[in-house]
Amino acid sequence: MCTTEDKIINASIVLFSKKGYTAVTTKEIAKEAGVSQMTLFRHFESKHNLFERSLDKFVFSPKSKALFESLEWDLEKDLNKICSSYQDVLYKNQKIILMHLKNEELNPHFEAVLYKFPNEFKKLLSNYFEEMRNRGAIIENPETLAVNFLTTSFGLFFTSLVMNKLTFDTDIQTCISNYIKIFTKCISLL
Amino acid sequence: MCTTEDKIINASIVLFSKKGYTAVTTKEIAKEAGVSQMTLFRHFESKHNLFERSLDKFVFSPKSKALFESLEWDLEKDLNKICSSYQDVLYKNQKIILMHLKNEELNPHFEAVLYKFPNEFKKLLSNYFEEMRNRGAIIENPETLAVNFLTTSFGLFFTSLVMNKLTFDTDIQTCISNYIKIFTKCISLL
DNA sequence: CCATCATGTTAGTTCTTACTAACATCATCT
DNA sequence: AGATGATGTTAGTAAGAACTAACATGATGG
Repeated sequence: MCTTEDKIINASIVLFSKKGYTAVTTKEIAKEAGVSQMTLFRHFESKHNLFERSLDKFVFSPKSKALFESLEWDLEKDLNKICSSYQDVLYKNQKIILMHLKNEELNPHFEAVLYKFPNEFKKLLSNYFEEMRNRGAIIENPETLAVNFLTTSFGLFFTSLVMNKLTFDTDIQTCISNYIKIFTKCISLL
Repeated sequence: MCTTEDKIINASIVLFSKKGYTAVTTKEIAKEAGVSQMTLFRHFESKHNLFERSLDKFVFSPKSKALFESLEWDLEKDLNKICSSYQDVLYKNQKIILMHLKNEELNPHFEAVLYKFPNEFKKLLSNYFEEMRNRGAIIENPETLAVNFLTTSFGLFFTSLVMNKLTFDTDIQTCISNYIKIFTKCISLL
């Protein structure tokens, strides 16, 4: 299957994101990974080092350039693509995001990574809306639209993540497509 | 000013929400409160007890009934009112929300409180949209609209809370009014 | 002025946790 | 078969945290 280091890193991601750095013990991580505590220290020297290595391994970055090039200048289709991609990035980094939220001392390197996504997507979307405005498809301010769109996407993602489906019975996929349908109609009509 | 117990509870709210339960020490809380550690224990017996009492004291509940009765059946005005009220509840409970996010073992009593707001507002808004649909002001599904509206509100709130204004230069108030303007035009046109 | 009460101080107990050292085991490669 | 290397085991250290006990201080109120 996978190496000892991988097993340990995987276990630590699971636990750190569930409980936060301080609340997790190395003993616990070792047990979750199915190795002895000693093995953990032999591979990673310290708990903090393990934490850093976990981060490095698990930050997932999107290929926004490829995404942008695949757009077809059809509002609903494109927004669906962009939103899916954004949700995907958020989803793939959810453990990292949770870890971030649960830790007091924030790793600067890590913060930068975390803020990269929203900003990248904002630039991408602003450009897209700008172009769409030039084509006469919409008339609203591109940046306003972009921020609105991304914040809602983030809200949807985060609601489902934090509330763990306890709030609102509508599932997230339905929410997203509803949202995009309305948003599209809306901005092309304005 | 305020009693010793208040000072301690205030300090603990600040610290628990910043770092999470495990990562905060009673020594730290005492220092932040400007009292001795002994005084803390004399008043609250244990760290966990202090935590529970902090929760009890700081959960702020909205008066949604009064809110609903104050509505004027003017879409933009009403949505602004509802959104402000929602943001206000979220804002006033932000420390609690952060505390919740940072703690592994979730207090069930507390969880219930946390999920109450979104659900309460969802019911309120659904009813509102339902009535607006009956009046012919909108045609979309009330529940869909409600979920959309609340998720975006939550997204806005949470973005500004977590990202701490590092993402997106647009400030949250502008975002909100932009959003409501667009949303209003949108659903009354559809 | 004296009793009371809240607080501070200091020292200490117990427990947990990060982390280490030394030795044991066991599979793999030569 | 024997050497090597990765892992387990056990015991232990050092630091920090929750929490306690005993005594000191200092303000308040009758």
